[in-house]
Amino acid sequence: MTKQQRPRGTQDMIGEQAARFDHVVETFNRVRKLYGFGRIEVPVFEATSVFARSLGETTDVVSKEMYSFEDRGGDSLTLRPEFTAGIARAYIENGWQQLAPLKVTTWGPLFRYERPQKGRFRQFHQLDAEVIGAAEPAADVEVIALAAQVLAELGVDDRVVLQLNTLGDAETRGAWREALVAHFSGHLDVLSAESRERLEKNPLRILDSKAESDRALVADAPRIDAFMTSEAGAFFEAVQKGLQASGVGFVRAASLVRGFDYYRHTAFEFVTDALGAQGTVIGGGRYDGLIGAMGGPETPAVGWAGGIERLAMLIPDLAPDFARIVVVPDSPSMLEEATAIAYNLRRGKLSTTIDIAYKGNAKRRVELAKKSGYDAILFVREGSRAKDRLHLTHIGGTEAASMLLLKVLEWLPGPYRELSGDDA
RNA sequence: GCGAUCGUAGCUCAAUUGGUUAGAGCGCCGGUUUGUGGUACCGGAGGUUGCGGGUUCAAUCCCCGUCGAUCGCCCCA
Repeated sequence: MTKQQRPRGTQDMIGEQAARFDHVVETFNRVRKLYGFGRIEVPVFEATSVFARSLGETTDVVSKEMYSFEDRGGDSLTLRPEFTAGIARAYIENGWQQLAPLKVTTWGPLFRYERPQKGRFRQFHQLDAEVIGAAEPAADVEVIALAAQVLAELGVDDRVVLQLNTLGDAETRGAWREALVAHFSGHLDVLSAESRERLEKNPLRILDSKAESDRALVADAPRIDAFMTSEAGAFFEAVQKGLQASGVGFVRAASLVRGFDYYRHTAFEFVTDALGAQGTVIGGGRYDGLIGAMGGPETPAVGWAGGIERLAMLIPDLAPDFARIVVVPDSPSMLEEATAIAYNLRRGKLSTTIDIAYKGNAKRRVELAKKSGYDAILFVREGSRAKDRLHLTHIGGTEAASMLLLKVLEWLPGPYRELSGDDA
């Protein structure tokens, strides 16, 4: 019998790692409410065409990274490689345009058949925020500010910078793209092999080529600013002003482009140099053409996605944010009493565990409790009077510890209340 | 899809240029010490050295294949 193992690029998490993941999600959910973003739920799998058409047939994600399968009814389905396409499909299908502008968030697993490495998995998880049905630059500012505050509250804002660019409107983007193709086509001899390929599929991406040989070419490639329509220019101007007003710092990254075909106007990434080859922690932009292209009403929209694993790797060490108590019955016969006490403490919102292992003698159990990081131990012993049966201990001398002690006393059942402090 | 490095108890790692019975810490199991401010003590179980082949008198160590991990390329969060 061969040992079962998890599929490549998936992860099992517990302890510290799981706590970090959870902290990222919890922080996101707290902050998004401050910005008035609701919650949206969409399926983990969709009809394959939902992603194939929206992302662009030639993108790597569609051409070789999708987890697609045929179900028993013969339909081609795909595990979602990103959130936006599914949300756009739901918006169209359910007629949510009546709710526009819609400010929604979600988070969950995504799937891409890629070679795993640092900060990259086949099943990975993202936070996601979208504003659908708002053409105003203020919507861009809103989603970016949300991202910035999530990062700040995670304590990683000093390790991340916001790179901002515009891809212009369709007209701008088209003209710029043509100019880039012309520019790079004139220097095929120096262009790296990868970039020559990109010239066919996605010439914009040559701009962030890592190849040394491409660097000089990229440096004097035509900049989008020269092709900007006045509308597109004004839009980008307004976004930058709004960010300044929101106190969100950014740098202009003229060569920043986005991977999927549906992006227009604002493109941005929060990047870090602390994660090896995976610098992007949150990436997004405006995708005004997408919903229309998918057969829905022409609908402007802007949004972003952030890698939960990447954020979890970036955040500082987690300090425990609440005190934990363990109730230790001295013998199995004291278990019921211990259970009753623990129940009361929990009603008082105190995090309480019951030690039901009876492992080792008292000294050993104290050691184990300390090792597990409890802030207080409440022994339940044999004894005739209620107050004699309890022994509260192992609380440090800090103010928080004294508060904990008072709270414990407050939520003990009546007969125990005479307990006169701990003998620690 | 391509490249580099790695793969030894449940976990983290040892094992002198290939050499006898593959070790330690943590964890686990049993016992001792009647109870503490992150050092108790004694004993025990647990490995076909990822898997398959090859070279050799002899392989954890060298070679090939395969699977997996890590990091990078591509791409992306």
